[in-house]
Amino acid sequence: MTVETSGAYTLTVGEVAAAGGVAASAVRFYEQHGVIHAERTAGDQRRFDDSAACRIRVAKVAQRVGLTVREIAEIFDRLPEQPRPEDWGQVAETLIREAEERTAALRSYLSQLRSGGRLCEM
Amino acid sequence: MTVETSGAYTLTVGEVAAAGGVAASAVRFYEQHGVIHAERTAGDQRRFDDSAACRIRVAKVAQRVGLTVREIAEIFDRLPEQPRPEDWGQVAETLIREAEERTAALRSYLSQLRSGGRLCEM
DNA sequence: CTCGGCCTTCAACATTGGTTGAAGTCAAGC
DNA sequence: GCTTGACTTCAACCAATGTTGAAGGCCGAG
Repeated sequence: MTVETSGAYTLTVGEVAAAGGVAASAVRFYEQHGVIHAERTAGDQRRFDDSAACRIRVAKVAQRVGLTVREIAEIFDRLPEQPRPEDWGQVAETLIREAEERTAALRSYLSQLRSGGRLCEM
Repeated sequence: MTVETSGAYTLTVGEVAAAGGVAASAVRFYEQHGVIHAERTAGDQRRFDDSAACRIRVAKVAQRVGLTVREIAEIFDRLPEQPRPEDWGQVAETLIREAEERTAALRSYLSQLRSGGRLCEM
């Protein structure tokens, strides 16, 4: 019987945009692409829950390590309806693992070139 | 008085494309954007040196960790005219450092969220 | 010297990740 | 209940990263 702040779809596009540090157009874009989810009011306006701004901030950082919006949305999609902290922990681990694998590929390729005697033409 | 294989601009677009594992159009694109450099024949055809295919392969892997073509070109541009192995080592370190910084930013942001008690809405 | 294959440029198209503007609708305060 | 600011959709546009196709030019083998 508490005031249910979590899971409540109360935030407008503008509020999420401000909280997420992006433009309102970007919030709509992320919703269209499944990074965040919204319910609609009777008047067809989007309402987001608290996770939206956070998801957007995570997405922005994840994009910097080369993940696409589609990939990020897919990772978020693995969350259950009522995610528990450990579900989010899984998401975090997946993102970091992906970033590390890509860095490892880069490192591996570069060191392979160097051990070949020269990096590129030398 | 040796046969000068390094630094010789002898390879065509098609040869570099095959060696780099990309399409010819991509080779021209990378040249336009400064990732690789070409001389021109009297008939205005591009001729590349041995480094071209290698630069392209490195660029492809670097793109996977979120670096843009522009950023990659800028890193390659720091190479002197006649790069020595250690100059390429610098490039490799720069690329890896950049990838690691981005991964660290991701990791830092995620752990900060988690230590805040919850990741996103929880 | 000619032929065929690879090269040239240029413009159009595709995809990703958005932004901007027009035209109209919703909702909250007065 | 009206006004005003924030919301809606839609289409156009942007930049990055290429691909594709047309129209034509270069070059090396015979």
